Amino acid sequence: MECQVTRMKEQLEEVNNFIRINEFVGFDTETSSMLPFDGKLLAVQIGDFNTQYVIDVQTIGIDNLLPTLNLLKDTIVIGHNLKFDLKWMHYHGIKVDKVFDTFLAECLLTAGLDKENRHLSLQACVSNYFGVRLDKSIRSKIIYEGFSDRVIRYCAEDVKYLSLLRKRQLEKIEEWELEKVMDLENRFVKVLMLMEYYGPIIDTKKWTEVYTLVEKTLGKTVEQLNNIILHNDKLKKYINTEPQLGLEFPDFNNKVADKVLINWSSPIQKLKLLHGLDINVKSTEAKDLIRKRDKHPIVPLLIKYSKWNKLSTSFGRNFLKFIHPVTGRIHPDYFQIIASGRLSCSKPNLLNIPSHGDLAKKIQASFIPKYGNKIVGGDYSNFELRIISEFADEPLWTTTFAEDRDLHSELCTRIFNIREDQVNDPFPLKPDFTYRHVQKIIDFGLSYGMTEFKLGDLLDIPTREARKLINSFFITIPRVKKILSIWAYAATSRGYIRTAPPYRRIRWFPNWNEDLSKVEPYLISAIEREAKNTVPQGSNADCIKEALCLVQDEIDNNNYPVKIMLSIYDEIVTDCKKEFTEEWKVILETLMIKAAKEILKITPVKVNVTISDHWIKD
DNA sequence: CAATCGTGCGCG
DNA sequence: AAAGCGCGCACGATTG
Repeated sequence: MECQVTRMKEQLEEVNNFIRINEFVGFDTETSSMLPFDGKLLAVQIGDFNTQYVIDVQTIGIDNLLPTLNLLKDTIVIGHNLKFDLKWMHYHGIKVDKVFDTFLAECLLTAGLDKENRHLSLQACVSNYFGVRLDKSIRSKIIYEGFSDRVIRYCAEDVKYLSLLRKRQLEKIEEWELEKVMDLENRFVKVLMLMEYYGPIIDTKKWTEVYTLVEKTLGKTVEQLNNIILHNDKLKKYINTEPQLGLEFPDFNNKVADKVLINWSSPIQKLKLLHGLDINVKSTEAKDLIRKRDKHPIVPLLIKYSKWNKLSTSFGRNFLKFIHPVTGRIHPDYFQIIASGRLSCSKPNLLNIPSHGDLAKKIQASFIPKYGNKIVGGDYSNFELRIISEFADEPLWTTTFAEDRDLHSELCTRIFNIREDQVNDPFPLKPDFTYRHVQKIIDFGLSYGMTEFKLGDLLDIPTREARKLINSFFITIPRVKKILSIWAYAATSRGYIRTAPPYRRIRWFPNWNEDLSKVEPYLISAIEREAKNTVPQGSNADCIKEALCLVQDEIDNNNYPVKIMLSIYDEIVTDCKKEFTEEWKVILETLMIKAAKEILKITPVKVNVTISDHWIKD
C-alpha cells in the first residue's frame, strides 16, 4: 500500500498524473465545518486501492491546489455522499462533471429497508462488502492533532476502497437493472448541492410580522382557555397545583406567567379535562375534536391552540435562526433518496412550509428572490393521478386529461350522479364538504388503498355509506382498480415494487417473505398499500429529479441568471433575473414537460408556470 | 440527565 | 383492527 501526504506544491504533479491516467478517482475531503462559509478545507484525498494522496490543503495553499482540482472534471469522481464535498469544491470554483456516489448507490440498492437492514455509512459499506473495519474516530482528530501519521493513514483509507466499492455496487445495480436511475441520482447530486448552497432568502421583516401575529393569536387562545377553567367549578380540579417547570406562557407581552394552569400541549392533561366534561374522545387531535366542537366552547379552542402552537413552534421566531449569518440564506439538508425515491429535507424542513390559507400566503410571501430578481415557479398538475391513468388506461381518466378537464369534478358527476354545475354544492352526508372536496379525498385515498373505515372516518359518515362510495368509485373506473391490484400483487409476490419505466426504481418491503403464509395478514395489506402508493409517488420523484437536472444543465450550459431555490414534490421554484423571466418561464415549462414525457408516453402533461415577486402558490 | 417513544400537525 | 402513502419537528411522557 502506498499512501502519502502531499504538502509541497512540487509533489502535486504526481497527483495530477494520477488523475490524468485514471478514468475513475476516489475522492474525499476533510473540513473544519459543515458549510464552506464558516470553516476551512483541511484535506483533499484522491486515490484508489493501490495509491492514495492525502493533500494538506492549508499548508500547500488552496490556490496552489486549484489546478489539480480542475483536472477532476475530466475524470469520473467516486465519493461517498458527494453532496458534501462538491459544496466545498463549488465554493472554490471547481466544477466536477461526472460522479459516482457510493452513498447514493447504497441508498438505491436498499430503498425501503429498515434501520436493521440498511447500513449507509462508508464504514458500514466497507465492512459489509470487504470485511474491513475503518476507524472514523481517529480521522476526526485532524482538527486537534493535524496530519499525524495515524490521521494520514485513516484519511487515506477513506478513498482507498471507493473504486472497489463502486465495482461491487455496479454488479448489483446491473443485476437489478438500476443503471438508469443510478445515473439519474448521480446527475442529481450536483443539483441538490446547489439547492443547499443557494438556499432560499427570507424577508425577515415579513417573517417577523407573521410570527408576531401568530404569537398574539396563540396568547389570546391560551387566555381564553385559562378563563374557561378558572370560571368553571367542575374544571378547577384539573388545574396543576404545582408550577410546571420549564413551561411559560409565550412572552408575547414580555410577561411570563409563574405557573401554568394546564399545559395545553399535553395530550394527557387535555384528555382528562375533556373526559371530565363527559366529552368522549379517544385522542385530542383535530380530526376527533372537530366532531365534538358543539359539546363545549373549550373544544374549538383546543383545536385552535394546536394549530397555532404548531405554527408558532415550527414556523415562528425559531425559523429565523436558520438564516446563515454570512450568506443571509437558509442552507437546508436534503436527503436524496427516501423509501419511495422522493427527497426529504431537514434543518429546516422546507418541504412542509404552510401553504393553505391566508396566514400561509404571508409565510410563503416571506420567501423572496435575490434583490432585483423575481420568482419563476412551475408545478405539475395532478402528476400522480396521471401516472395511474397512464398505466390503468382508463378511458374516463384519459379523456378527462386529454381534454384538460378537472378530474375530480368529472368523477364527481359520475359517482354522485350530479350535474357539472353541482360539484361545488354541499355534500348531503357532510354538508361542510363540497362534492368535489369529497371526491378529492376519494381519488387520493382510494388510489392508495384506503378502506371504508378510514373513508367513513374522514367524511364522518357511516361505514356502509363509505363502502357504497368506494364501490361506485371502482365500478366507474374498473381499470384503475385493476392496475392497483396488479401493483399490489407484484409487491406481495416479489417482495419489491418498481416505479415506472424508464427509471424503474426499486422499493423493498422488509417484512416480506417468499413464503407468504409466514407473513401476518395485516403486514401483507400494508405491503399492498405501500406498493400502490410507491408507483405514482416514486415516479413523480423520478420525474421531478429529471426535470431539475435538465433545468440546472440548461442554466449551466447557457450561463442563465437563474438559481433553483426550492423543489417541493411536484413544484420547482426558481430565482430569476427580472429581465429574463419571460424567456425563462417558457424554458422552465418546456423542460418540465420534457422530463415528464420520459415517463408519461400516452397521457398529456400539464405544467403551470407563474412569475411573481415572492414564493406563491396559485 | 440523555435517549427514546408517542402524539399531533405541517407539506404533497 | 395494526384497516390511504411518504416525510420532519416540537413537545410531553417514559425509561434507565
